[in-house]
Amino acid sequence: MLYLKLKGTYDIPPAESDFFEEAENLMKEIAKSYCYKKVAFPILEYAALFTRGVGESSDIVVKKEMYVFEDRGHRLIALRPEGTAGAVRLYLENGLAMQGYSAKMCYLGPMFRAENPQAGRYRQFNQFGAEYIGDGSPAVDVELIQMNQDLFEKLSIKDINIYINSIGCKECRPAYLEKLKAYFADKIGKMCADCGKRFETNVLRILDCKEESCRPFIDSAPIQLDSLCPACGEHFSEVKKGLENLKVLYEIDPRLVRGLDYYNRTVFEIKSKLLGSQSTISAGGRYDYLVKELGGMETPAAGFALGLERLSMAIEASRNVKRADFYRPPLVYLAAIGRENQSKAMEAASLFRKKGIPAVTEYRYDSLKKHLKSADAMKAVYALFIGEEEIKNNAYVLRNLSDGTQTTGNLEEIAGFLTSVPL
RNA sequence: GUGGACAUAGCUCAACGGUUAGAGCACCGGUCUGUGGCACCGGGGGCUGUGGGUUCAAAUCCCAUUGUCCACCCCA
Repeated sequence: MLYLKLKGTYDIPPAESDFFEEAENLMKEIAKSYCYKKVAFPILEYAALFTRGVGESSDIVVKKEMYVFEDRGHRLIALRPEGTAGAVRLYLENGLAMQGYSAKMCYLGPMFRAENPQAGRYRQFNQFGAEYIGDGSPAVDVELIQMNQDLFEKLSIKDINIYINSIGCKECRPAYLEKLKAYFADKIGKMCADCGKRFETNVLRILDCKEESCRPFIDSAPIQLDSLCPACGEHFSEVKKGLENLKVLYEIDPRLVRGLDYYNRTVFEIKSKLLGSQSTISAGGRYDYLVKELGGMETPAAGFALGLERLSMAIEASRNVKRADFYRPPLVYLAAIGRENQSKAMEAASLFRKKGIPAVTEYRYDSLKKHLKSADAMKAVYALFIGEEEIKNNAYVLRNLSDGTQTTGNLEEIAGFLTSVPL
């Protein structure tokens, strides 16, 4: 094979196309019902937007997981590793703060991270994200989480859990970090090497260490929830109340920490046990400091991002289906019997398509047998015979390919019938 | 960045170091020139991922490399 796709990328072949389209449509539908406008921002941005936005100490930046290159004008450009920074840049650059109401935006598109691929992790992957900028109410957090719940419900995905936590704010987080550090100070010697490093760089990270020997220490470590300042405590309890009110099932995970630096207060993740080690399908939270960080006024905001590939895996695992099962066959296959009747078939196809009837033909065949074989192969619902007889009598045979029943009529009549067939 | 497993036809997989690397499915043709799915018969398809090495002889053993899958780190 001469050319292969890049490591960590993947193709969507025609047979899987409808599966992704269906998932996307559903997301768009839900976003619409929540009145989040679909926005678009470039895949390419100045690298600085992300180093600043995502956080200098985040792994995306530290571990060089961003695809960065220099363009011909010696500008440092990055392939976006996530959507929030770009969405906030869009918010600021377009003056959305001035419109008198909160910006509710969603987006769908590819993100890039130079990591080693594994199950559910790609170098180019797609995210659906939603951002609610300009409102610090706990109700916003609730709405975003509910949006996730709606989505999973509509997709009939069982086996998912919603985890929430609060990681405090500028006021209470530092105090908690101190507490945590003090707690681990005399234990870190007995813990794993990674934790030793984390102790210096980011104590919070120790909490999601999976090392068995570290478990006991972590399990009895102080949790942020016990150290929230009154305002954050109030915010979190409002979020919980809001979720309960809407009957959104959630679990509190006191050790839920997010990887990006910009989060504060509410953070949440939606996970599936059916997914293997990359079990987080969707994740988000509040990021009240990011807008200012990126040069705007102090503006509260919250959002989430959902990985389409992981969502797809969850659909397949939870519903025991395959992507190819979503294939939508052509409604009618036009079989030109004899090459000389091909132009008539094209006319018929044109007529049908104008009425919104999906119609196909294979121009390389001219025998009815070949046509039916090919119609069968593509699972067409009906086949229309277009031969000398039919044209002469203006009476065409429409064959139902699943039960073999046949009806006849002129093209208008056939079109009328096909229009009434539910897709 | 680290570790493990794997790499043979379009797909799923066989083949003890020893003839011309096989099977099922798929594809093409025929039985069947206006009726698909079924059946039978026939056919095309491979530098065994790539590059080295060991050997009289390598798909098979060794090294390297690339890729895939899985896991770590971390994350959607």
